[in-house]
Amino acid sequence: MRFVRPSPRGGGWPGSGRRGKGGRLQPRTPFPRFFPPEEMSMANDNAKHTGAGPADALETLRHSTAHLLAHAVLELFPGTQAGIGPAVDNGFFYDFLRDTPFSTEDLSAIEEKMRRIVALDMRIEKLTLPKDEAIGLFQGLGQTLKVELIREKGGDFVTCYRQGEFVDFCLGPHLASTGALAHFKLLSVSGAYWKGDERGLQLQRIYGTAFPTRKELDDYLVLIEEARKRDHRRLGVELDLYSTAEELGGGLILWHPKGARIRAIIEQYWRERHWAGGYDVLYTPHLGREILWQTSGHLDFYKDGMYSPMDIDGQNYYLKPMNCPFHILIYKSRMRSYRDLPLRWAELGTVYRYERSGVLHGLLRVRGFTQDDAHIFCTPDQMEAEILRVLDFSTSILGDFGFTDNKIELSVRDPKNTSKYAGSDEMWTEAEASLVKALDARGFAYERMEGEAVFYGPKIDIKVKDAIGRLWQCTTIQFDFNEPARFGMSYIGPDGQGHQPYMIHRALMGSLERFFGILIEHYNGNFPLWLAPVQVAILPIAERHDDYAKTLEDTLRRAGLRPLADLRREKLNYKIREAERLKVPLILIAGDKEVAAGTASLRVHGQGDKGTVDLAALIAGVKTLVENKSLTVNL
RNA sequence: GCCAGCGUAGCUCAGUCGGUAGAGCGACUGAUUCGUAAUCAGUAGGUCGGAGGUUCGAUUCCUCUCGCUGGCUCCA
Repeated sequence: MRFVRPSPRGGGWPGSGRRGKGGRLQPRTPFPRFFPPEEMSMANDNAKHTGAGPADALETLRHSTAHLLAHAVLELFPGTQAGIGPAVDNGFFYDFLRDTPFSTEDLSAIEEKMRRIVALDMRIEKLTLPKDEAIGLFQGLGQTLKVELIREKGGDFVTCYRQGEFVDFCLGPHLASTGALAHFKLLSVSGAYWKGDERGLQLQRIYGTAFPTRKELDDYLVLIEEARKRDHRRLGVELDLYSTAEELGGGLILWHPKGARIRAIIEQYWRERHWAGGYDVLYTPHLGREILWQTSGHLDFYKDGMYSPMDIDGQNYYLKPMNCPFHILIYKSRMRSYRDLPLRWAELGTVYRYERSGVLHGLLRVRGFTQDDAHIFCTPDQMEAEILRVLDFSTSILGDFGFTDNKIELSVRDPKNTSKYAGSDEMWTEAEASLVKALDARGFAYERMEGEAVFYGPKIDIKVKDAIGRLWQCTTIQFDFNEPARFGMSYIGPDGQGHQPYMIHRALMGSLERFFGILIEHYNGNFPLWLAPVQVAILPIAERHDDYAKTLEDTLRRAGLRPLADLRREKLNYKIREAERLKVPLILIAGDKEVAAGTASLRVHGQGDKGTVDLAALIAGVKTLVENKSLTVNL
């Protein structure tokens, strides 16, 4: 059967970057799905898929490989039941019901078996059976999960695919023969619920991937290895950027001096850009009274995501999971006229959200994080210009970090079920139109996702593509038709009457923790000069050069750079090795020659020895690179 | 939260078929004063994640628990 993996929802307010653990669901394969379906020999059907457009050849290949996996498993482990086995973004999986868990060794045995079935080059046949007959067939095979699936399916006939002894209830399409499957690998085994129901049966899911050619498979495996090497949790320790601690609690981050330095630079940059961009910056507390969260609706709809209340003088106070109610209180602290609007209020607001222990992951999924949040309050007339402004602002800021290849998604409400949404039809129509207009004005390609909007308003999400082609959701721009009404927000219009303002939530980086994690992986720890916590390592060759090294350090620091002299009594090679390992962008070496000439010898990370440099020229060069937020070091 | 796996020195890991542990790197001390990715020697450092049980004896076996990893689930 064909199974469309539900796209991960982009729920929640800006910033938590809610996605699969570690964004693993997120990364799409960077390899193009290039070979056209007609070039492949298909099983005897070419059945058109229901709804979702023509079959993708790579998907068919993977789906057939999933069948191959099930075939092998059922032969190797009699009594096992097969669940579902679709193609997914980077490969495929198949779910099985079996008492004994699959081990890593089992995976290689299964792969071996799969290869043997491939070698037999079995014909893959499509069967169309009356429903009763199919049910009888799978009952006879002891495949009661399949029976359940068939029973649920409408219609009098069902399609099945057979290869040798193995039959699967499936819509197809499939390749013509198992011999066409050659380049696959089983990757992992994990738990999964039958039909995704937490209270239901727990199945074992085997993940794998498959490609048309050996090279593509190898490239993909190299990519996995590359991703593993640049894992932010590994680099976080190696570069001494941050840590977590068992006695601190899961999902809480300790920022070490170097990580904190990077964060402070980002925050400083962020504030300056916001002030220059027509925003004001706010600070609000970490907790608030129960009544506030009742008014906002969070206690009705978001309680599960909030920490338990603390009793203060007999009143319940809650840690904030979001910043918006606080910003609204500031809005409501005085009368607002249409002449005051738009108001653009930004805050680096630290929020706390309860996340189930199993989903926590390094910096990417945490329980305490700081959102680069903002709320824009405007009149209906201003909405379109504001959206465009936010869109430009977002792409400009992401661009400064080197994210220039973005994927944009427009999430709108489900037209078939408009009753579950807050706000009037008119508001939805207007808001959506302003989002579309802004996207069109900039010629941005985007994907329209019907029914993906959260209940309180439509939104635009921006996913950035990192250096190895993975997508990460960062920016979200969301209309909110809910809270202004709940809080009774208003402004006095030119007509002297009160009107409800439009409210737009937006986060650009999402959460600083998560964004930092993404940056570490994107740069592979090689932070560009403007972000590098230590920009220049200064290495004296012998003790008699220490004073000169300290002078160099002092000069650079006073020039606004971030230098660090290494005065340990180690050999030069040792100190170079360490500075390179720590990915310090620039290394200055000072020995007798340099002391005499008042210069230094420059080494650039990843580029090696650059020879003697003039100090003033170096400082000027570094400043230019910092100014331009250059991603490379040309000195 | 659920399924599976893993927790041994700061880090990476070895080891004990039950008799309380070892390496490399790092740290520290000393010697070396050195020219573009690891100088040499020595020292310290672990109630083997935590609690309980079985046992003469547990880091090893069992139970619970905490944390981490891969997924699932959740994400008004």
